[in-house]
Amino acid sequence: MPELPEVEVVRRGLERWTAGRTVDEVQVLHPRAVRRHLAGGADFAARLRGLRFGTAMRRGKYLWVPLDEVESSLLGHLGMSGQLLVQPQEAPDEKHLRIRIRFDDTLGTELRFVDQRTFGGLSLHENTPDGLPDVIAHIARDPLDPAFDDTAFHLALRMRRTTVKRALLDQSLISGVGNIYADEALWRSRLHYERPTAALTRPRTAELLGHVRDVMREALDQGGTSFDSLYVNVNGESGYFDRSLDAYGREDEPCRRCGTPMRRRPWMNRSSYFCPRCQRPPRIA
DNA sequence: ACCCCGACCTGCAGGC
DNA sequence: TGCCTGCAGGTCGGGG
Repeated sequence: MPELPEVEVVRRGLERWTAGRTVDEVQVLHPRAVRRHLAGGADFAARLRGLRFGTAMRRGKYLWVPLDEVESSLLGHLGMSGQLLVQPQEAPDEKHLRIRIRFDDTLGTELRFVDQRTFGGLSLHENTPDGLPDVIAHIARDPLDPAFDDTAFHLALRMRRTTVKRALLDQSLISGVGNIYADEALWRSRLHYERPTAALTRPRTAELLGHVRDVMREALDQGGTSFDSLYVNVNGESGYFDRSLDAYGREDEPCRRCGTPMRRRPWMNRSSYFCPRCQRPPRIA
């Protein structure tokens, strides 16, 4: 799915429904779902058994559950189509169920990783000294993290020889932003996606960051963005921020500021949506 | 050291 | 009906 708001919705669900529970049986039903666990599915299952879940954490689009009494965590990424669901044990298996985690209590629910396209997955990793799974040490803090450094971000943009949307999607510069919220924040900022980052003034960066934060917080308040049943919380419910989108998916619909038909352009094997009047391209595009 | 592109998957919609 | 193409909210590795 999912960008930061959708992943945060899932994190809150994990915190509520799985914190403090101890793993009993683990079933790995598709090897690709544990491909980041280099020792393989059997090792993944054997190591996880008997460990107790702590409080789920998130950085950008990555989620992890610290495991009690070992300096390691269960790391998850939803990829494009992953779901973490807390389901009654007796609920029928989903078509794309990849991993099942049962607990040793009597609550009657289990954790399921369901993923149509298998771009996501779960894995176990040692923590760095600051409690982060070691394999995501390169992921930047996200803009809702109180420790995100706005000044360092601006200076990094000035140094880069790239364009503003590429930079927003670069998870080592700023994490949690994906194709939807990049287009939304750029529309709010009246910035064309191909504007070079090196020309951004400090106030423009500040404005852009403000819009990134606003759109993510608004989406979170509405349970995230769901166009279909692929993007759901741990109870299988969709968010409804899709009704509030101003740019993404609005090709040929009127710009909500000036009425000009919105455009879609193929961009890096995906799409960029923008208003051709409010968001003028740079001279050298 | 950057920066960019293709590869990795499955399923759906639309055109012919 | 079926085949083909294009498209989908992400990340990473390797080439330039």
